[in-house]
Amino acid sequence: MTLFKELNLDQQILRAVEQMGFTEATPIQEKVIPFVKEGKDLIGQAQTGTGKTAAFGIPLLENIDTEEKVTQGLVLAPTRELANQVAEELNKLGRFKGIEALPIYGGQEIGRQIKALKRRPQIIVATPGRFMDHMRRKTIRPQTLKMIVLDEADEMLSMGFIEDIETILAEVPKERQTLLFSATMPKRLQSVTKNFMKDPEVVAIKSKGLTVSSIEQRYIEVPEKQKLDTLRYLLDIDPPELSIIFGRTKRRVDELSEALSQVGYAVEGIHGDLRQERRDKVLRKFKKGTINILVATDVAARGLDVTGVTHVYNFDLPQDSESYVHRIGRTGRAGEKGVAFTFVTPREMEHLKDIEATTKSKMKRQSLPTYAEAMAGRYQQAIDQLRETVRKGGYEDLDEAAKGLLDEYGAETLVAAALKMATKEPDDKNIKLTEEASLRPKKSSFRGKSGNNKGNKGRGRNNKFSFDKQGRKGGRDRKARR
DNA sequence: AAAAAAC
Repeated sequence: MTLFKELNLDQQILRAVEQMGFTEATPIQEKVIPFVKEGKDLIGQAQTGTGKTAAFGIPLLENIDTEEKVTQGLVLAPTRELANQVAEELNKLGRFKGIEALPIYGGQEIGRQIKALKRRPQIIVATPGRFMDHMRRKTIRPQTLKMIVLDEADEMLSMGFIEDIETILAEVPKERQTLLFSATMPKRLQSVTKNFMKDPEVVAIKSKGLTVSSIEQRYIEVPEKQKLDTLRYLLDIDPPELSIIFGRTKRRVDELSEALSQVGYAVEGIHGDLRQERRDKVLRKFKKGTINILVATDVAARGLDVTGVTHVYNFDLPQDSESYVHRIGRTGRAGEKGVAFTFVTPREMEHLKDIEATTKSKMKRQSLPTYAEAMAGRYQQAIDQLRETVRKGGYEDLDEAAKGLLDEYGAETLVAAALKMATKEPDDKNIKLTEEASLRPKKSSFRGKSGNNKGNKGRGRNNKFSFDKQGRKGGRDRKARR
């Protein structure tokens, strides 16, 4: 165990770190900080929730020359939310050194961004698309950059940003420091490290599997039609303080959040089709605890750092094991405990086994929660609520009414009725989700007259002309491979 | 096949 005090940090940075409440460095911070301070290129292979941002952020800030009024550092991130979050943390860490980290991403008014860029922030945290846009407009001059960080590089790869990243890397000075962080190291990423990094140090934080042990992983085999009830039962039996529910499509997220809010849960949905303002607002409400349930597509799976998420629900099984790892990694952060439930339809059981195999972890099977258990949970919540109300006091003006009611009904009846009143509505509302979100196409799905289905039967996964990770066929890239 | 990301 290493203390930040022992890491030879700049006084101003150390002060910020301590003010943020950190005294001990996490394993990845302990290893990464010295290398980066020396100016070395580095590949960091670490799972989420390990303190990665500070691991590259602290030395990045240290290496910034505040005398020079130019942009010196660039962090590229896969999603807008992540860019925002990283910038926020860098601003906190760099506060006393007087460093500004500016988030730059799409969906924001470009004029305002250009104005902000004129302040010459020392660090830019960007999503690739908008950064490229600024490069073309010459509102960002990549020539002044000295340090580049590729955060969640495997995600940027699987989202198809890899060519953008290569374009950007080709534009920045050769004399620079490049850091790459990634949970996994697919081949295509290795070629980036080979072409654009100089003799990088590799720092891997060892762990048995890809998942964090503080997360309890369970799965429930549940038919598509019973998913919504099952979810509601789970939420009532073991109410989460803060939870994220992942759905497979944007439409699905809309429907699910609508359905849950109709039956009284404090919930909002978030996905990429919402306007950026809306996305930011929902996230703020979730972080503040105004809502305790966030229904999301995989937009929220990556890097999103909200402390105190106690439960993650995979309402729909994730597409691949990487998505699974990222999703459940939203809980159990910073060593806290978390539970991840995964819903699996009977026909998806095989896919679940694949995920277990790749992540080298075992999910515990759990049987379907029952209506009776859910009701017991709802009553328990009502009891807690009543206790809390008694504890808080401030109901003296009801004394007279209380006396009258007592004469009329007697104590037991009244308390029971009060509890009943505070109990969440039972399932009288008939809410349904229109979309089925099973991974394999439905048998009945009408595919036109190609008749290909027959010919493909039984081959599936073993087909050697399969797609690569990005889902592209070989040779169809815009640029030829080098 | 879906999601994310630039206008």
